[in-house]
Amino acid sequence: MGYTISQVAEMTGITAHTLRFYDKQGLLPFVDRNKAGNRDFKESDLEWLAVITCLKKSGMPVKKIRQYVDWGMEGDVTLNQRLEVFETHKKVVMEKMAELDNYLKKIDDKIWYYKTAIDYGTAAIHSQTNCVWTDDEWRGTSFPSQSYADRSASLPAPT
Amino acid sequence: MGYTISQVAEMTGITAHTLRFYDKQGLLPFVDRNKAGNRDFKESDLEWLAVITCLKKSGMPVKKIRQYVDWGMEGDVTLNQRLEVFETHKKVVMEKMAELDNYLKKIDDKIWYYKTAIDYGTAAIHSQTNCVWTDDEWRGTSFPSQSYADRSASLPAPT
DNA sequence: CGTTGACTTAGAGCACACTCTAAGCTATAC
DNA sequence: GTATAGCTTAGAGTGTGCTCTAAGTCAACG
Repeated sequence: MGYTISQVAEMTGITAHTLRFYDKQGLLPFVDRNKAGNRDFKESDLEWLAVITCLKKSGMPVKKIRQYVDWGMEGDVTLNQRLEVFETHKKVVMEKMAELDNYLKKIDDKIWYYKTAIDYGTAAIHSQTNCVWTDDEWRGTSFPSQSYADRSASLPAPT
Repeated sequence: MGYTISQVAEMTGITAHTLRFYDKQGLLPFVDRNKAGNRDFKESDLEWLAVITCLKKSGMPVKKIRQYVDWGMEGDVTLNQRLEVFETHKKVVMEKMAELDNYLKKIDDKIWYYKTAIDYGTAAIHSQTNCVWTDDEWRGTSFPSQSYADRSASLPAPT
């Protein structure tokens, strides 16, 4: 006797609806059933679910996770494929973090922009600001341009 | 004469379809039309679009961006609201990055797991591994548990 | 003056990830 | 033996963000 679907829902914060959806998508082929046909989650199933949750929450689509789980069901012959899944996904996550970090800088620039505008009472103080994005910036791959904050010195004193 | 929609698409990597979709959603109320009724993007419109792209790519939903744009159209009276948009969004992005960083550690653990399993020829070497997630881990808010890598020493030597 | 190409619109369709409903089964409690 | 609670299923519906189609307008070129 392991856990029922609602106990797992309670433990994980994943709704029973979503757990059944994941099962239907082939993400939980390892979960057994009891005599009544109800799902019976073992401890080892929870470990699988933890890995699935990690991949899911870090942005891997359901279909790719399914591929990984399928490989897991095949046993040791797929160890290399599964390693590659994580090595590839690591790169994806790191790139996503780098991109977010770049946007964070832009957000800080805008915070500076609005704080100074509020000081002066109008955004017109920034009217000559000529903030043109590079090709890389539009595509989120790199943000080499001067920040708003660097231009702070060029503003006149508030009245 | 500014830029046509396809010139902007070319410059930004955002398709003309998507630009029209954004316009329909109220994200581009500042874009004027020429005599023929075609959109005519000015430099200042591109700056708006850069800000919208930053918010979009860092995870803000279209509806929230629309609220921000609406406030922008109202002028200086909404400077404080717009500052708050960016300050709130900054927190959201930082939390997302912290969560990704935690999942990255889990991914590294799994890379270690598969690398050692490949060394030994079987994942059975990790069979006694008892990796139970805490409540926080399931919810992605904190990852305080011991990593797989810490347990490296407890493995027997490969045969 | 007709063809071409780039634009316009409304609205349909799609992909993804849930989220929920309806109908039904089963084990236990009274 | 029947009420209740908790599970089961298939499948419909929702929200988000595009993505595309169809039908049409318009300006310039030859």
